Amino acid sequence: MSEQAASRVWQRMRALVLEQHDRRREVCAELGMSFIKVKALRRIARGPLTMRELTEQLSTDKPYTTLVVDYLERRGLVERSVHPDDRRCKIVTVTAAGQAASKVAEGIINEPPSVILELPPAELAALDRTVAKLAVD
Amino acid sequence: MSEQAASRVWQRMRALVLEQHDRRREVCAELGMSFIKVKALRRIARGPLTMRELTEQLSTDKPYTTLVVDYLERRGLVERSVHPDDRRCKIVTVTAAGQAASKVAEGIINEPPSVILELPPAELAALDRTVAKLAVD
DNA sequence: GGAAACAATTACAGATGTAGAACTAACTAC
DNA sequence: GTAGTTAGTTCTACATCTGTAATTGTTTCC
Repeated sequence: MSEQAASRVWQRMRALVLEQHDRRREVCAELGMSFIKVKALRRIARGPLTMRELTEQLSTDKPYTTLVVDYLERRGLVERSVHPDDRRCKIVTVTAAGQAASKVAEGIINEPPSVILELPPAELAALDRTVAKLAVD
Repeated sequence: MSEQAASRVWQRMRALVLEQHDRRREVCAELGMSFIKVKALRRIARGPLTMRELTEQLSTDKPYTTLVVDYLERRGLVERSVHPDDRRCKIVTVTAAGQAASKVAEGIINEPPSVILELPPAELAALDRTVAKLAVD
C-alpha cells in the first residue's frame, strides 16, 4: 500500500527536520536573537523586500514586522529606504554585516545531518533526484 | 560532489516540512490550543509520562510543564496520578477525550503532502527505504 | 534518624509574539 | 480635487513562553 509508505516517509522526514536535526536553538544562540528575527534576516539577505512582503514571508502581522526590522536595523544588519516608484513603501535591504550574519545562520541551518552524508553515493543520488521532485519552490 | 547533493536534499526536506506542508496553524486552530500544548498532548497520548520526562520531551522547563498539564487537565484531556513506586513523581495519562483529540491532531500532522503520494510507486518505495535509514528513532 | 537529592509546584519577573484600532503619508481612480 | 485604498507606524492589550528562586513532600544513602 503506497499510501502507508507515503505516510511513513512523511513522518520520518518530519522527525528528522524537527527533532533529530533541529538547529534552531543553536542558530539563535549564535546570532543572539529569536528565530523569527533570524528568519527575517535570512529573507532580507536573499533579496530586498518591502515591509508588506516581509510580513507575508514571516506570516506575522504588520506591527510586529516593524518591531523586527527596527531591531535588525538597530543592530546594523539591515537598512530601510524609500521605494523609488511608490513612496509609501519601504524597501528593506541587508547590510554587509547582515549578509555576514545571515551566512553564519545559513551555514548552521543548511548543514545536512551526518546520516544523509553517510548514505551510499548511488542511494544519495537517487534521493537527491526524488526530493527535487517534491520541492515545488 | 556528494556533499552538495546532501546539502540540497537537506534544504529541500526542510522546505517541504517547514514551508510547503506546515500544518501547525491548522492543528492549533482545530484543537484550539497552542502548538506546544498539542505536542504535549500527543506525547502523553503515546504513553504515560512523568512530569520530568515530559519536560525533557518538550525541551522546556518544569514550571511551564506544570502549566501545560494544568491546562490539558482542566480541559479533561489528561490526568495526573501518583507514581506507585515513587510518590514524588506524578504520572500523566491521557483520557479517552484526550486520545480522541490527539488522533485528530495526528491525522492532520501525519497526512503526507500530495507530492509524495503522487510519486511513481517504485520511486516511493525506494524513498521509503532510504528515509528509514535516516530516521534513528 | 538526619543530610542530601529529587519531583513537582508556586510565585514571580521578563522576553517574545499576536492582534486590533487608530493614525499619517502617499497613491489611485473617478 | 476628493473619496477610497494601501504601506507603514504607533499605541495598546494580551497570550504565550522562558527562566529563577523558594517551597513542599518524598526518597536515598550514610
